[in-house]
Amino acid sequence: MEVLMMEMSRENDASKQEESITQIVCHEDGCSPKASQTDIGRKLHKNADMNSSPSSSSHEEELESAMEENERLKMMIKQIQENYKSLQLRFIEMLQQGSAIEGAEEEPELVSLSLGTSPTGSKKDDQKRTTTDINGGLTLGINPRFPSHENNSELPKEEDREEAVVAADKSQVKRARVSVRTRCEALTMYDGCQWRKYGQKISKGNPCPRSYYRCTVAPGCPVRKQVQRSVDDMSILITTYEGKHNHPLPVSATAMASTTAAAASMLLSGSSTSQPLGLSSAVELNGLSFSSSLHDNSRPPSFPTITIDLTGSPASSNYISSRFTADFPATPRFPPANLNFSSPVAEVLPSVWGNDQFYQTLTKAITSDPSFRSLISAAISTVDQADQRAESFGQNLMQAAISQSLKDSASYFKGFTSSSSRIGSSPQSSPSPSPFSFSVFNSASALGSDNKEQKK
DNA sequence: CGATTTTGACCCGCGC
DNA sequence: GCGCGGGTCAAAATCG
Repeated sequence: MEVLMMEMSRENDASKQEESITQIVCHEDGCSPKASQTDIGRKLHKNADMNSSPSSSSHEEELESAMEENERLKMMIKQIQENYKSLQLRFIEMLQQGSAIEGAEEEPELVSLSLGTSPTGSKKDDQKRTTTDINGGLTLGINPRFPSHENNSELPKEEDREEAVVAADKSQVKRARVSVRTRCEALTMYDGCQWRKYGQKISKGNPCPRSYYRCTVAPGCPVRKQVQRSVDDMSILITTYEGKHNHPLPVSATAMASTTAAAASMLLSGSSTSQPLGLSSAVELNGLSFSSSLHDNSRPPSFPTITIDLTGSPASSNYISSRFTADFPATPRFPPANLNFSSPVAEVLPSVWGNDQFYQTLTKAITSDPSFRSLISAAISTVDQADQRAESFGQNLMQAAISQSLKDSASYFKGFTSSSSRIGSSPQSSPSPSPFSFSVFNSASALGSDNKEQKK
């Protein structure tokens, strides 16, 4: 994986122009490189047809330059295609190698993003939650298979029930959570979804109450989140997600969902190996200092939890520390691990940091910086030495990265005609030029559920 | 008046 | 078995 990513970075550096072209078209066509390339081809062909019409001598020069341009673009496309094919081949090759190693070392496990509810659920739960838990396990992230019918609360399709049976049959049903720490003055941080509060509790050791929310985008959605302020720093909001959306998500929510899915995937992948993530490395990226280290939690949570820490370091207001941590129950199956990122530019980050901006930064970092990719891939490769599902984390992450890059580029080009969609419209937005000055692709949705949650 | 929040009660798992 | 703590339920209160 690392080699692959490094290779990708080299090729990315070598053809930045090509990237920008493909990204724009790719965004329109649904992220398929093949589709985008054929689209370019169609456009080029169309241009050629237009240019072939009778023209004056002055037009002939234009025609000639246009033809040259077309040739250049064709060459670019060809190169992109070759790069894409070679990368694809290498990726498949590495996947096969990885699975071969796994087969020798470990028994095959359920390859799924399912995070699993406890098979020993109570009878009451069984009765009450036929619509929410029947999926056979709470899972994190987007599930495109579910249509957005109004009868979402009905029983899931046969395939999903089969999946549930498979998951239940596996005794190693796991339950994982993705926790996001962020500095936020609001009651909850914005994540693009609609939430309804269903409970509040004072937890031990923290005077701040913990609030319980469930997703209300679709009836029967099993996704829940817990929101609680940190006992160490009241300005830090800890949001813990659990479950998988059974409905299409708003555009603004996909970043969070895909990231939590990826994080959960990595978490579960790591949970199947007895080898801890013994990472200790650091890289510099666009003013961000990314580092990884072993996580040392004195009190591990009862469920495997991965933490994305976006808070600034209390030691220095100039530093923001963004880190991935994975907390596991005190069992050998859940080795502790984390990735730790920090940056000396916290002052430019708004308190809305923790919404799409983080994911854009993360994914941008992955797509643009080889050293950061190396760090991520090192983490991934450490995990996937024993479990191929770690590959899905890498794929998810890269997919999210690519997807976000496309959105970024689309927003960037839209910005030439309109600047109203920038996050700068928010009173909490970051000041202008900074490495984190990203566009928001759906500003309207940014006024969604959180405002509702803050209204009282 | 419907949607949402609040809050006490209840359930359940876990440790002793 | 008992107590504790986390999580959920559901009726009442509140909001728009």
